[in-house]
Amino acid sequence: MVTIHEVATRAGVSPATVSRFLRGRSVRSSDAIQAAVDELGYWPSHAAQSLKSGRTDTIGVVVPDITNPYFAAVVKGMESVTRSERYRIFLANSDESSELEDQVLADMARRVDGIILAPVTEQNRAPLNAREASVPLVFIDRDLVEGKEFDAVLVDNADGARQAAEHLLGLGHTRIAAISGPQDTTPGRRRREGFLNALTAAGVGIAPEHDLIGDFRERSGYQLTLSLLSLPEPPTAVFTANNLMTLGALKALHDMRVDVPGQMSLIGFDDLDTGPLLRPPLTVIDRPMVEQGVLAMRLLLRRLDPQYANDMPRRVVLGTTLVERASTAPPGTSGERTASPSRARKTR
Amino acid sequence: MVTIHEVATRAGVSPATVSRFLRGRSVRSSDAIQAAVDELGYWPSHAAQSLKSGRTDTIGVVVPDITNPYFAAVVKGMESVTRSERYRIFLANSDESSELEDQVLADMARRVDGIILAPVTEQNRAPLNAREASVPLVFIDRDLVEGKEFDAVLVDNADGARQAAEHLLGLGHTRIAAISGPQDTTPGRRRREGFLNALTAAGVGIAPEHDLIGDFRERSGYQLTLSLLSLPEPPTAVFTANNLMTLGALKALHDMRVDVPGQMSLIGFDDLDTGPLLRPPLTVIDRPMVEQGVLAMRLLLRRLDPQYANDMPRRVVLGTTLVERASTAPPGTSGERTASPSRARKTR
DNA sequence: GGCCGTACTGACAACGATTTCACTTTGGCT
DNA sequence: AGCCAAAGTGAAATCGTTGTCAGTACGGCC
Repeated sequence: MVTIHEVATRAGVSPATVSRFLRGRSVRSSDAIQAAVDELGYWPSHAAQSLKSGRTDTIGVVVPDITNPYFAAVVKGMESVTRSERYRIFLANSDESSELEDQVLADMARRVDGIILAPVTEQNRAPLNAREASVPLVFIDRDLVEGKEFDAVLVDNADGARQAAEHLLGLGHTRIAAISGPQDTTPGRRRREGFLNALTAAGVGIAPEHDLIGDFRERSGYQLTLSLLSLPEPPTAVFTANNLMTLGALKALHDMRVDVPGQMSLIGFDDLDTGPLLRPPLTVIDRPMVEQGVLAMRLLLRRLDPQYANDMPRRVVLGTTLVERASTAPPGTSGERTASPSRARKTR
Repeated sequence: MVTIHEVATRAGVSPATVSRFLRGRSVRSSDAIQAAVDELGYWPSHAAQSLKSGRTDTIGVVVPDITNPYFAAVVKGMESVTRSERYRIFLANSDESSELEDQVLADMARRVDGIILAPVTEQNRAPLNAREASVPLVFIDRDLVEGKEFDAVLVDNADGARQAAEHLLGLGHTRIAAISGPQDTTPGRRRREGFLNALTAAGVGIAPEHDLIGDFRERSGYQLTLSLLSLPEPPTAVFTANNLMTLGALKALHDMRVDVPGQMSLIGFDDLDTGPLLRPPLTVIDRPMVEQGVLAMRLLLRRLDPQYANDMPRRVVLGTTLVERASTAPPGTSGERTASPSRARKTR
């Protein structure tokens, strides 16, 4: 490995001068130094730099599952911000596991300047630990019960779920099921609350056997949908609380040859790239994914700026959009399976 | 920040002893040290450790686009390997841009022990540069023209494309189009070659206006499909060389109300999670994605082991699978738009 | 030509951990 | 009790860089 000392020797100056040149200060023998750097192929040691300076120019991002198109889009948003800055992104998966999240966070806290975290559950107090406390932390999508002292970019989950409920109610459904997410996560709980509250407010309510809790994975969407279909009186519409469970539900409905939306309407939370291309095109509650990433990164970079480091924590809450496609219809509609693309439209 | 020195003082020993204890060596006052570590919440500085040891316990992974489900799955495979090892993964996007890839690689080479790279193009000689040469490098999916001296995990692109061509030929198509990827990438070129060669071998060939080159993004799949449809004599079948372009093609066919597979058969390279759920379910050439990640990571970890560090480079080539669903049919078939799920099957 | 303020320079001391080396303690044995 | 090998210890050097400090060269001015 070529060190700053070798560059200095070759350029006939001291290491201090080389360092100054590299940091952009004006220096007498800049040509000689540049030549030495090029010839030797010198690159400063990241470890030494960050040991000395205390900075890593790196932002840690921890998401439960990068395979999920939602998180992939969020990360894209973050990258679009860091591209023009000097920061790099260090991405890690917690794989929907609290233990792994703990490990990853502890490790990251030692090697990044700030962390953006989409926590697996709100129960996890690890981020509050002393060691992490010294690293600025921004929550995204979910936050902690006691997390009021952190920056956060959230989505109005309850209102999105309300939109979904009112859409189904507006179509005339009264036997409605919900497949919610884990109740110890913000989105899991708030989406269920918002959905159930809207049903209650309309005087429709929900049967206990239609009020199911999944784990945000495709598999549970699949299995819980099967269980709904096996009921003596299945619902005429179902709300699935995230994109993967929506996909699972759709698979189950296909496998059981259930006509959507003829026999069963389906509305999901979170859009998918392939949403419009599915059989049938899915009606979903959409939210600004890329923008969420952008905002979270901006929030974090701002906090890393000493000038704003001690500002009050900010909580940004984004709104949702109902995207009406063809997977929802009034109950008992005959089996029209594919809608023409022109029927798809966004409403605000 | 709490240092090893403070821990040592509190435990009444020297920093050297604390260090030894932490590295698992037997030590007289282990209880006192453990207590001091816990009470102070001590975590070793990553920068200092890696400066001294020269190791970072981190693997860099650079992919063109993490949003692409293919790369997301590959990364999952890699993580499944590192989970049980002491290594962490540092993931970065090159965003299909060679310049960004250069930057990212140069930066990574300074802070990881090894790199797994899915290069944007084969023309890019940056990975061969001296500075990167000191960091073990494994190629995945694509490699360099001069890259024979590196480990690599590849897919038999030509053979996969041949399978696609023969499937369409077997159905009786003769006016067949191909939307290929960039010709300066391995998969872009090899898939086109494999496809065209199979057509030629069958005496069918391809019209110049049916032999199109895209850029592996959804948008180009969309636009090139539109251009095919505007021809005086459009093809009866089209092969799209990756998953995103397949999606784009399908969108274009939907928008133009073209019946698939009635008026046009569609076969893509790479499966999608939602493949079976699309209208119609897509016939595709599938390849082992997670396994590719697993193999690449194993190859790299092996090379990081001093015992094998100087072994000959290995090139692993994986086979592909035709997954027959409902987007392909004999030419001129009437408009059966949705196949029953039971028709989908895998062939080997 | 001499003076002065500015611009630049090099030696040296950090940053926090690990490792070597020489030394001390321990415990098992006669 | 005394000896010896084995086990454990601390001081100090080191990894590669940056920042401080005291100093030297430069350019502009009278």
